[in-house]
Formats: sequence, structure tokens, C-alpha cells
Amino acid sequence: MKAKSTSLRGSQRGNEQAGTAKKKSKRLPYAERRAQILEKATELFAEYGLTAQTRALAAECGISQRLLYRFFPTKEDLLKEVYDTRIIGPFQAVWFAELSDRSRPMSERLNKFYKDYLDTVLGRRWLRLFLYSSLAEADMAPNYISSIITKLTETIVQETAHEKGIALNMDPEAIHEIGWTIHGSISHYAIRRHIYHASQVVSQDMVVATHVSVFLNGFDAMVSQLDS
Amino acid sequence: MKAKSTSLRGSQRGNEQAGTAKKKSKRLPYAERRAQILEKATELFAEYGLTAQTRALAAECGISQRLLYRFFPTKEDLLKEVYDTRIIGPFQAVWFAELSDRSRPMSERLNKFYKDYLDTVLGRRWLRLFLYSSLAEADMAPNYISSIITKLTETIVQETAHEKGIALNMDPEAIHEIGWTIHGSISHYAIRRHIYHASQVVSQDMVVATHVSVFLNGFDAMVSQLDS
DNA sequence: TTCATAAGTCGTCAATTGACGACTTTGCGC
DNA sequence: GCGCAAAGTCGTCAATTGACGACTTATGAA
Repeated sequence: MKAKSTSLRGSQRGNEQAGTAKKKSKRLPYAERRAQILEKATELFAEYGLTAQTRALAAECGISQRLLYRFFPTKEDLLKEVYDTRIIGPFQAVWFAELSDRSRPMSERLNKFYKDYLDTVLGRRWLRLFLYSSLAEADMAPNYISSIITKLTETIVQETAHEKGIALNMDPEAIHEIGWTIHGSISHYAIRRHIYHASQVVSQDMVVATHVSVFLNGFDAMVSQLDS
Repeated sequence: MKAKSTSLRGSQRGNEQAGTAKKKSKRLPYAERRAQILEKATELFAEYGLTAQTRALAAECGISQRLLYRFFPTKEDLLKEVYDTRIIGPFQAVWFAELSDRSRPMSERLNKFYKDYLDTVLGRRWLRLFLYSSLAEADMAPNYISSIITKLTETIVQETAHEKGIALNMDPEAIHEIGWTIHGSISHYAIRRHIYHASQVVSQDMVVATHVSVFLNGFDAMVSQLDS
């Protein structure tokens, strides 16, 4: 941890070899360098948390720390852009509509959806960043992602009930809880894979199939329990 | 964020009123002061992450920062003790044996167990600390808690199968995945309550009952799917 | 009352960290 | 080749942060 000498603070000559930085340090046009910084920042913040240092990021990019500030006024601004493009972005790319495609059985729709969702959204980078962000935000203000997930749980339950010919006479909050049983358990599967480093043996498709299966087969019992 | 003046660094005279520190700053005997620091440290690290500062902790305790070092050699040591006593501790207090009490139906056993588990383990403090710790640890070494949870999922599945008179001819990893469907979905319920600030309306007991219900009713289908 | 000792504070140090003014280097259009 | 704008670096500043030596103060047993 301790530095070897007293006064070599900011002068690590030739920082190209530091970390995993690339060699061949060529000059990059504005847009490219900016994209590179965003990419590396995503990696860094996902791995070491939102408190990761700008100097580490610069080293990762193979540039001086000062140059970061040509692209982002403050670390806070960088953080915000990482969140917007790497958390919100992939989330918006998800095709939720397919869950309502009644020409296909619910089992198939759910399997397809969650296979995609795990690949597109619930990857290591996304999950770690999302958790770090969620833990950090003090305000309990409901955000964009929560609102979409809430709508998602609602869709899943209503579509399932429709396929089974079941009427739902219950509180909207109860409906959400039913939807959360599958969405939560699959999200937690991602968490234990990427955060706890568990559940690495059984194939992802098999796990999804299992979760869809338990949801569809336990659905009626849940409805009975929560119906009012 | 910026301080008002230049040189009032470490001299916030009368730091008793800062933060939520108590008044009546009486002297405390060693053991009591130590316990107080541990308690406040748990709060602080749970709320602001493992990077929370020793000065903030001192302020919270209503003591000088220097005094902390009379009880803990380094921040690292304090962190370790918080983890051991506040993460491992409550976990060890859980009574897993009741899950194997075959004189009571599985439904009752699971409901009872997870009600207790949510209260004893999956509270806000525990969860946030656990997540911060899990995100921070770089090594993928399986730890104490993972091994217990693995055993737990195994017990749940085997006890359920026994009650239903089902034989389990499958990979141990597949058995764990079945157990994870209920343990994961209830853990995720705690996460969304304490981290995402969602799922606050439906009562905890009702949610547990719902998760137990979907697990028991979907159990057979899961086994069929994963059986080899 | 005395005073040894446990409890507690002051002030400071070195390292870290976000931020930035002043400067240097590169390479493209002419 | 020339020049100039874009790309990039150096060195530094102020604040923060973990750590600690030297000191002060309270308290209870004799």
C-alpha cells in the first residue's frame, strides 16, 4: 500500500504499462477518446464501486488524469453519463412487448424474455453498477427503472391469468408481489452469479426454465392465497 | 460541499451536536465505549458503505477521532469485527434445524423459518452491509455464509421431496437450484424492500406465504424438469 | 485530599484525491 | 514545409482521510 519513496506523487513516468492499459498510445479524436473513457469508466465503477478514482481511470485509458476533464467537467458528470448510457440504456433496449404476444404460450414467452433479459440487462457490469448505484442513492424517490419493472410484473401476471382463464380480484400491490416471485428469483439468480459467484454449474437456460416452471405451476395457488 | 473557510480543518469545536451524536458526553468504561463504537460503525458502514470515514464515525459517537484508535488498531480491524459480529453473528443465531422437523408440515416449517429469517437476518442493516461486503470482495473464495446457504437449499429440497414422497435423481447442483427458487425470491424481496425501497405495502407474512405457496405447488414440475 | 490511571483530546503528518491553469506535442489543411 | 487547432501532459492546489505522538482531564481507591 505504501509508496516506495516520498515525492514521486504524480510522476509515474510512462503510465502506459500501468494496469491493463494498451500500448501504442496514439492520439484519438474527441469522440473516440470520449467513448473509450466511458467504456473504461463503466468497467472501473462496476468493479470497484462509484468511489473508484479518476487517476485509476486515466491509467486504465493510458492517458493523463488531466485529460479526463476535457471530456467531463466533474467526476459526478461522468458518473451520471455512465449511469444513463450503461444502466438505463440497455434497459430501454429490452423488448417488453413480446410478453403480451398471445399467439404464443406464456411458458414460451417467459422463457424467451428472461433468456434475453439475463443476457441484455442482468450481466456482471450492469448488475454491479446497478447495485452500487442503488446502495448509494439516499432518496427513496421512485426512479425510472422501478416504474418499468412494476409495469413488467403487472403484465406478466395479467398475461398468465388470461392464458389460464383466471380472474384477478385483488389489490394491484398483490398482483405486483405475484409477478415479483418470478422476476425477483431470476434477478437473484443473476446476483448470486455475478456478486456471490455461486450458481455457475447448471446452464442458464435450464435455470430460467426451472423458474418459469415453478411460477406457472404455482400461479393458481398464489392467486388463491392473495385473492380478496 | 466546500468548507466555508480555509483553516478550520480539524477544529470543529464541540462536536457533540454534529450529526446524531448524543449530548451528556459522559466518560464510558472501555467495554461500553467499544460496544457503542461497534454499534455506530455498523450503522454507518451499512448506510454509507465500507468507505465511510472514521471522522464521521467519531462524530456519531460524540468522541474524538483519535479515541477510535484506542479500541481498534486500524479501520480494517474495525471493519472485520463489524463483519464478524453483525453479519456472521445473526446468521449463526438462525435455527436451521426446525426445517427438518418432520412432525410439522413443510408449508408450516417454511413459513415459520422465513418469517424468522427475514426478521433476524434479512433486515436493512444486515442486507446493506452484506451487499457492500460482497461487492467489495475481489476473491471468489467460497465463504462461510455461502456454504451454509448451500446446505440450507439442499435441506429444503430434500425435506419437501420427502413430504411429497418424491425421489430425487439429479445432480446436487440441480437440487441447489430448486432450493434457490424460494431462497432467492425471498432474499430478493428483502433486497427490494431495503435497497430499492419497493414492496412495502403487502404484509411480510403474506409475501412469505405467497413465496412458500408457489414453491410447494411448483415443486413437482421443477423436479420433473431437472430430473435426469 | 491525593494521585495513579483510565478516558479522552489536540494538533499534526503523509498519502490520497478531485480539480485545474499553464504548457507542450501532434498532425492535418493549405 | 508551415502554422494552428486539437490532443495531450505537467505540476500543483486544497480538501480529505487514516493514523498517531504528546498531552490533558476525570474519577475512585487509599
